[in-house]
Amino acid sequence: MRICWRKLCILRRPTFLLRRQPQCRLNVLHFATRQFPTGDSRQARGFATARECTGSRTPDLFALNKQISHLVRAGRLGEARAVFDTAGCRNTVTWNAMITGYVKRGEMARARELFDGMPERDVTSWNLMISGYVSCRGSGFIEEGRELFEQMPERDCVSWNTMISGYAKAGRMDEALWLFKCMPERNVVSWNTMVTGFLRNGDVERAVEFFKEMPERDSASLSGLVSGLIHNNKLDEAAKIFLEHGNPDGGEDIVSAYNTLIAGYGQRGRVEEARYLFDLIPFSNDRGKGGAQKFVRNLVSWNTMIMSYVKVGNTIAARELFGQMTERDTFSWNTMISGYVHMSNMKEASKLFQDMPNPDTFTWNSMISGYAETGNLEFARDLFEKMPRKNLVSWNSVIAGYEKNEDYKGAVGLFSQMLTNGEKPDRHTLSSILAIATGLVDLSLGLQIHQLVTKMVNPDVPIKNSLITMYSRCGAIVEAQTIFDEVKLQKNVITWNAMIGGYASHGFAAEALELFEMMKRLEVTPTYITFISVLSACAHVGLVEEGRRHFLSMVKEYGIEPTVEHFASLVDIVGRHGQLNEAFDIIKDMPMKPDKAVWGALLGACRMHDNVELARVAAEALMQLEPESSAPYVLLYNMYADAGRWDEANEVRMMMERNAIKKLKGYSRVDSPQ
DNA sequence: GTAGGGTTAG
Repeated sequence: MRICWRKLCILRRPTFLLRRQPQCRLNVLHFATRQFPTGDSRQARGFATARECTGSRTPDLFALNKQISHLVRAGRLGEARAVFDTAGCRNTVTWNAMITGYVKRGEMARARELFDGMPERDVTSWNLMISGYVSCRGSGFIEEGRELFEQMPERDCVSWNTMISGYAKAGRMDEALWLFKCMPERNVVSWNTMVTGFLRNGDVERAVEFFKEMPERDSASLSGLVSGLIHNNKLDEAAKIFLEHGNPDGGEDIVSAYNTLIAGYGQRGRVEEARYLFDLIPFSNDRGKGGAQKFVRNLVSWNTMIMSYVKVGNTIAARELFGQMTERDTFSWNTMISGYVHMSNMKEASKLFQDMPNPDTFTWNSMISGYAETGNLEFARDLFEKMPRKNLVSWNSVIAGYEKNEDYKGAVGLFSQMLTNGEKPDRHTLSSILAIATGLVDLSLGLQIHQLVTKMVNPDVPIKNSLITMYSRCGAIVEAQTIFDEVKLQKNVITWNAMIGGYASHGFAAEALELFEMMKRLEVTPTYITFISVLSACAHVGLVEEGRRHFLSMVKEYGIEPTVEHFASLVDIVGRHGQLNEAFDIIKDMPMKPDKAVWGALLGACRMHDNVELARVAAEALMQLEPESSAPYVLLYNMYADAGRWDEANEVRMMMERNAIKKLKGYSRVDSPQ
């Protein structure tokens, strides 16, 4: 009975397996010779081999080996070992199968133990061991691999190639090249290994040179070259060589090289080139239904092309392709949905979401983040509650949504729920919550997050930057300084900006300016944000000339266009110094409309230097910009009052009443003029 | 047992 069942399996297997993997044919033959000891001499020989191991009972060595390989592939090494240990009989394949398991796991000591205990080894046993040693991380075992390579009784092409690839992976291309030259016979894989080895180690010239010298190429040669070149940022060169060489072995494998290129162009926003390649993917020779030619483009080709359109925000073209697809997988749907989400087109996104057959966690998260980003937090939260399986991204998306929409309560609430649920926050979570602590000026929340950051394995620079900002916003400038010092050599512009800004906003102008100089000495290029802090520091301590100089150097040396904030600081600097007319001239010459900060700076300066006339101009401008604000009225009123100009003071008061300006607490002098 | 191969969420 058992044999009959097997027979059926054998008969059925080749039809779908042979097409993909030519070596399956060999497996099947092997199988057949072992299991059917009737018929021709070839089969009889197979049976004889099996008998040698077993004695009288017919063993099922093939089944045993198959079982071990299966368990090994499933990662169930313990079970595999149990089967191996209790097996009544083993052949070399059995041992090799078991060794494979340990090699794949990197447990080389165990593998070696088995290998040393083998009654007989074949080339595969040796190759397995070498491959294990050579692919171990850290390349510490490459010497062990080499030792076995030297010891083995006979080497085949695979032995040489494995050793070469080991050296290539360890970055030792000289040794790889030496072996390559020494080997008695080279095959395509040997050449491919060298080409990809050079590319892996950044030697593009030699890779291309080797590729051109190859006696024969297959699709793997081209795929390897293309992906390696793209990794070395040689996209156009990759495309050029690829298009020159066509399809070396004529198989469908070449599609993946097309896909790599399409992705390369797509990711760089070069959608026309991506589309050109997409349209170029050849027809296959076999015919589909009705003799029509069949596209070799596979699902990934379509998905990658749609992705390219999505990347540049062209949802129309993406949707057109999406509509043309005869078969879609979750990637297709998710890419299209994320396209709409990125364009904030939640209407279309939700339509697709409803039509999608089996939305996965990616899909749900896309929708959630889309709603969260567009401010529709109810929808986001609703989906979040409804989704079948949440992951960290789901939590983070909603929390980030709350944060962006300044619903701090919602964010903190969900965050604590997250902690109660035993979820482990990551840098995304923590940076959202840090932004909230900063926004709320909530030092105790910030301290909690700092604790969590400390527990992280490898907190990155952005999170440290957020900590600096949080602490300085909360007034804990010493703590900010501590983090700043901790970042050491990894400081980026944002780190510097955060600390300089912290100093500047707390009136530590000297420290801010000192840090600014240090930053320039270390050749960190300041940004417009740096200059906002620097200028405000200068304004604080009345460094007129220095302020002017920084403003000029910002424009001339760094080519930064001053924003309205920079102008406000400049007006502040010049005005505080008493150069009110110059301050007014600056305002008049500004390339953009002055805002309330600019006029406010002038008004403050006028108050400081008792220039009522100009104060009136500034105050009136402010009244226009902020019709509800009582501040300019109050200030102007006080100035007139202080100067004893009561007519004008009362006029301001009447103006205020006429415009129905509500008086703010703290400006009570308007109520009792005399 | 050796070479290459793409796409989605914060």
